[in-house]
Amino acid sequence: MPELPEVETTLRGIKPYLLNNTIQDIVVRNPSLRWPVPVEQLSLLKGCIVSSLSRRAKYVLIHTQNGSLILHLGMSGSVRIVDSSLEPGKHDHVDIVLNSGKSIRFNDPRRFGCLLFSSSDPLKHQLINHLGPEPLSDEFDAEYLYKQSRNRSVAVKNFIMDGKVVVGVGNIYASESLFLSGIRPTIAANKISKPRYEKLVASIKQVLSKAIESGGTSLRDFTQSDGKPGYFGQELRVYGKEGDPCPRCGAKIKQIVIGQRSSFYCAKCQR
DNA sequence: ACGAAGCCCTGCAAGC
DNA sequence: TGCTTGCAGGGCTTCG
Repeated sequence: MPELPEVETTLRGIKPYLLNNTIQDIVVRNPSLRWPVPVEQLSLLKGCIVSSLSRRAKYVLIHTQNGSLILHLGMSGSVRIVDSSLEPGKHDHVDIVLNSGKSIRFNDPRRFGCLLFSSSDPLKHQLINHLGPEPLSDEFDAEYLYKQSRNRSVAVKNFIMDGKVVVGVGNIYASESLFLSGIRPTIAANKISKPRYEKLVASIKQVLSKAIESGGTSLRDFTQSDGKPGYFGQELRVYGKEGDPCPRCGAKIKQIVIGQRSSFYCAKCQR
């Protein structure tokens, strides 16, 4: 379940191995991901040097002169750095083989992830071009969020998880951010005042940046076989804590379903 | 235009 | 112990 911090950490982890290195081959063992892997197009990248890497929302973008790779980890995807000779395991669907003898190995049991190709600017790709601002950018502020919310009657939790509003706020961090800002997840987005959106924006930024920090430490070594996402080890206050005492007031954390996703909150602290 | 629901997929946990 | 069932979730797609 990689959320934005895990994706950012993944990007940082693979960067040293990819940047300025040559792609020798891209081996696709199973093209049936969220969308079919375009094997033919990917072969255009053979022999290309990776000129830069970036991230947009939860997409990792790998740029070369001949085009870019667009990688999404879905909810069960992960990558590792391996010796290219290492025998692939179950669900190791794609290898980006490098001249260095190393490979970036993509594993995704549930195959909700994707690997796509873009011959021009990947930010113009149709999966990406309509997305809202990055949560950690200056563009994402209370003024913006308040304005966006005025004609939206959806629950605020769904609202902040809407990629057209803001990207990278997944189910876990949505619950956490709302807890930090004292806002009940079920409240309609258009019923929330601007001062409360100030708090919410600050909480989202805080939760995500802290997670990136801790992800950076727990995921430092991408050559380890158990490069598990880091958020398990970090301090979640309400997510998955149904029945536990609220860390602020001690009341029992509640679990409800909003928009077919489980949500956690404190009925006393969050109004 | 918006909002709600459906769908893809596998691993794991719970129930029998 | 071994089956079946249900649940989890990102985000696009479809339906109302």
